[in-house]
Amino acid sequence: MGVLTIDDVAQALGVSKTTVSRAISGKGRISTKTRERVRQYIEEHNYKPNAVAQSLAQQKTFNLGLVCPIEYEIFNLTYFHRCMLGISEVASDHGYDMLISMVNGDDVANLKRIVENHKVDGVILTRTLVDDACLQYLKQSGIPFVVIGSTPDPEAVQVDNDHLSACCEMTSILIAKGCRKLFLAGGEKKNIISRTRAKGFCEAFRKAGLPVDDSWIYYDAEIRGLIPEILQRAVQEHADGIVCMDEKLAAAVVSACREKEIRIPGDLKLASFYDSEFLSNSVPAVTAVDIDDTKLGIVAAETLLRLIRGEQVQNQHLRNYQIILRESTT
Amino acid sequence: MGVLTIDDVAQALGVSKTTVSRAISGKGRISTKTRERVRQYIEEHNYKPNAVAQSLAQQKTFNLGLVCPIEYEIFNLTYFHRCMLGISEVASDHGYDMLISMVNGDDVANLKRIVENHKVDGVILTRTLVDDACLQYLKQSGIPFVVIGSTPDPEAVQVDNDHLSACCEMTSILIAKGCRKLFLAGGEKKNIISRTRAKGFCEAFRKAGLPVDDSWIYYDAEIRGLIPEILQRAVQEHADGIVCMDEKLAAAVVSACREKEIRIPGDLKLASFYDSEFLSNSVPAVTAVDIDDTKLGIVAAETLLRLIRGEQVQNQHLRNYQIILRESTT
DNA sequence: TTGTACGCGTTATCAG
DNA sequence: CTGATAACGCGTACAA
Repeated sequence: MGVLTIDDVAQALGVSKTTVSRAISGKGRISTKTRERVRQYIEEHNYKPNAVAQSLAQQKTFNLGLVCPIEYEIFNLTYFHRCMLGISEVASDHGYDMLISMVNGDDVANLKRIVENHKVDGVILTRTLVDDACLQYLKQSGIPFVVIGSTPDPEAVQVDNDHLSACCEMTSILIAKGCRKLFLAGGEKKNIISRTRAKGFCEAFRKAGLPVDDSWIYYDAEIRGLIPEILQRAVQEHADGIVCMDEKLAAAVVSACREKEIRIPGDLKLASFYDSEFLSNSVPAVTAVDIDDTKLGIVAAETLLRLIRGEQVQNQHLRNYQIILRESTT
Repeated sequence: MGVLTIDDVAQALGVSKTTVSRAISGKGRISTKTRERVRQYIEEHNYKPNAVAQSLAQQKTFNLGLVCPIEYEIFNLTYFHRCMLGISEVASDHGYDMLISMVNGDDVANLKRIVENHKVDGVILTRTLVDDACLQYLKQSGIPFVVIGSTPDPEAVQVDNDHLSACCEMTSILIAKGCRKLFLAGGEKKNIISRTRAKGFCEAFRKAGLPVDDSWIYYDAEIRGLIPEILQRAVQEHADGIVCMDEKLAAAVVSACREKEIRIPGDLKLASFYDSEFLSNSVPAVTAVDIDDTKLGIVAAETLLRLIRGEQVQNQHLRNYQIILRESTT
């Protein structure tokens, strides 16, 4: 390879590689003159330190691991992509790169590999499950890691948006508009976030001094194809509205209502998590919670880097969401 | 760190680290007995070679770079995710990992970093633009790389699905059903794939001995919000159908038609690229081209690995798509 | 302020 | 078949 090494630079300049190293890192005393000379040379000849060698010498990889569940579907992906964007920004700023580990359900083999092979200095998990295999593994591995999402596990450093409040707030808005009976079309039950939102849903009723029933909450609405069932019951029992945990569910509700000639918001109000063009362009436009996922990624990456440096960190509970009112809840 | 090194293993077993290295890699002559002894020890004590040290010694990173455009939107993401999945599979099988580089438009700084810092052995590009900055950079950098998509550049190794045929075929189906005037709602003009599809669109007419007009092709339909305009013209000029380059456009057509009370497929037929649940669950269900992106990723990764090994490779022109006929073209 | 020498954990070379 | 020893490219005590 015709690539320059620090030795080449040192020889060309007639100094030792220590000097070159110092000129680059800024560490240690060095005269301004030599520093400039070195800087100029490496600039002109486009010398770049070999990251691998740096890694070996410093016992750091300058890589952050990012776990990407392969079962992520269309909507989760925009969430993931935005997180990734935030993480990438912060990582770049600190000379770090992102290594992706795709995990399939409970099979953490892929994650295990990058950790055991010392290919990353820390890991970010973008979701949390009940009995999360990745989480379990990361804990016992001893590597620094941060989860985006919540988990009852006190050992895990968590960065989360306050989904409980978000769902509570959105539900409260419907209640304030006169709704008394609402159904919650939920995501997967094994996903902690689904349960958190369900708690928020219930809390809204409690705060308003109104009754709620567990039977109003439907988990796994998507994979189990529950929307038709929920709608049917909504009609029978004269429910006032439906809260969906993601856009796909909301889209299903909208199109099912169209078929059954249920008017939104006339007969049924509708609100959903996770704002997107789909909800805003939908007919009718759907009220939704908008969350700044990039911010989540940024905070998670910053926290992880701090953790890697051995600094003390705390769980971060953000509240960076806003509810966008649209026609569906008029 | 209490992590085992090859030296620890060697000492514990009373052999040299060379022997241990050989037992692991399988290279060089070694007695079956000692090999087993070593294998067993590292198994029991869970020794894993330090990937960074291996990298330094072998002048390889065992990382593949994957470029992810930050402007990827909801639908591109599922494409990207599936490519990633295929790449990941192949990479894992060869002891490789994926490093993600997020690039913003023409700013290749992020890509440049991972290449110049020697953090990857090769790069995969998941789309091609006209005057693609990433492509330009990769070419001049000298690093092995593969693009998924087409480019007129003969120096770039390309793995592509045959979008020309796909679009031609889909258009031909509409023509066979009696359509004579179709509009093409296209993606971004700077995207080579958009132009390729447009060519396929025209070819279908040519093959059928029918006239086509350039004015039937609308690029940048999404960012320029052209759907209403296209629909209006379709009504005025009694067009027979619309071909969309992605689901988002198709969704826009469907909902706009509903508002304007244009019946699909009665008044207007509709076909779209890039099958998904959105098109199959849509009312009416939309005819679409389904592409196996994972396969694309697999082939791209295999090709890149071959390139890295210094083997001769060829452009791969896959034909792994199928057209799924649905109600919208009945 | 600068340079020497060694360590980081492996693989590869070349003797034995 | 096995074992010293030298790379790989860089950081860093320690010495000058």
